[in-house]
Amino acid sequence: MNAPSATLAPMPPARRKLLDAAMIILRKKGYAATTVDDLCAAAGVAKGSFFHHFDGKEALAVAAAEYWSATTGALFAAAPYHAPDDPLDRVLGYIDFRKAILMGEPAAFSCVAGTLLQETFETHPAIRDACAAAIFDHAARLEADIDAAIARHGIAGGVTAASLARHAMAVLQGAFILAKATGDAAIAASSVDHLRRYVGLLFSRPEGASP
Amino acid sequence: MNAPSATLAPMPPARRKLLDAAMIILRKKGYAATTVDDLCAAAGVAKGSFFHHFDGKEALAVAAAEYWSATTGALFAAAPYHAPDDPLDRVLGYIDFRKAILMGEPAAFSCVAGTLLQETFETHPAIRDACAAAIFDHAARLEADIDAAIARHGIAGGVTAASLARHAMAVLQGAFILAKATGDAAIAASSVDHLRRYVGLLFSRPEGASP
DNA sequence: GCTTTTATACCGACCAGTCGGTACAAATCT
DNA sequence: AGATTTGTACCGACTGGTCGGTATAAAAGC
Repeated sequence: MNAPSATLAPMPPARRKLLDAAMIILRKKGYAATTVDDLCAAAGVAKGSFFHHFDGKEALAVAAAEYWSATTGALFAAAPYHAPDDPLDRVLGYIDFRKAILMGEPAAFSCVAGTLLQETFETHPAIRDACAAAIFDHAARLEADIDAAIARHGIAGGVTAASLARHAMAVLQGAFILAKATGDAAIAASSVDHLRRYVGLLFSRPEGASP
Repeated sequence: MNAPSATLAPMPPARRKLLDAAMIILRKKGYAATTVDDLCAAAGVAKGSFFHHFDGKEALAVAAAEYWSATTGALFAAAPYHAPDDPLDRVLGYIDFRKAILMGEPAAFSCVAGTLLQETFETHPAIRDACAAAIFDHAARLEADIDAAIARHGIAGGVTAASLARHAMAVLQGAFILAKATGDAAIAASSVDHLRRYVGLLFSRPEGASP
């Protein structure tokens, strides 16, 4: 049926199981090396079901990117960092939250969209676009808080909210790559620390905690 | 013969042609989607030659990572940013140089090692290790200049040279991913700008030019 | 009882790797 | 010097297996 499903809509169990399996396997093996049989086996679903729910492997990847966007969107929406009144504290809270969820194996905390992008950006435009949307939609939500923080506090060097939000995405994506290189979440956390320090310096609030 | 060849040693023409082809094709299609026939066709070489020079596809990828490390090492060693006497100017010059070479298609300026890493970090340890070595060897050369800059100028917030050098690698890798998402080098350049601003702020030399 | 979902068998294309062989140059042996 | 062996680079048809996708029928759910 291939529903677009930008939101976390209810869906048939086989479809959800396949998407949940894709979240894990795609990050472990990438797109090309992931076989349809892999996904079916991990989901505990028959191959016929796969092609009933998805037009093909590429369609599954597109749906996986949208599913990733929806599930992470829900995770971040429910996170506690939205509470502070000062938007700058929300931005710093976001960064702290990103650091806090860097735990376990890289395959567990890295980004499905970023992983897919690397492999498919030239060969599978539909997947690329879905992944790009996932990343930039996420950036846009951060951008809103950065924008408000600039309005309240000002910022150094003519930095724009959009640019800084995208830079944050870049730092995170790059941190995932370093973590994959070493197998260790700590190196990713270190880059997130640098990002936090940078934001603090831009807003002339170095290091110190807030409310 | 599968020589390790950390340096840019002379090698049989077929081997070099295959490695040069790999630099392009691996960045375009990734590891799994690149076929041996693809590489042979692009290199203008017969399949038998491929397996004469490499034990298999995985061995080619390892050799490609080492070749990438050697060729980029030579490129950066020959770059003009080493001239300044002040190590901080060399560090900033390095960042400017990284920005200057962001031109054309993402497949042309992105990193072979980072691309391979994403796909192979869990499934092909030999490739992962070769890519990690390429990235961290590169970081180590930057780290030397950062270390000297800290010795001369001091740095804010107890930042270490090793950590900052690795953060620079993360920013660059992440910038490549954003560029792949949009197909545009400009978004990558923007992240490199942020990195430069961050380093300037850390060394209390915001924006201004130097010598 | 009819639609939706699942299970299994199967197909054709493709792909990593093999194998037998040629070309040629540098040693080695008369 | 000439013949012979050895080692290396290179070639391309072939193969065994894999993978995306299809066909079809049973089972489940309404």
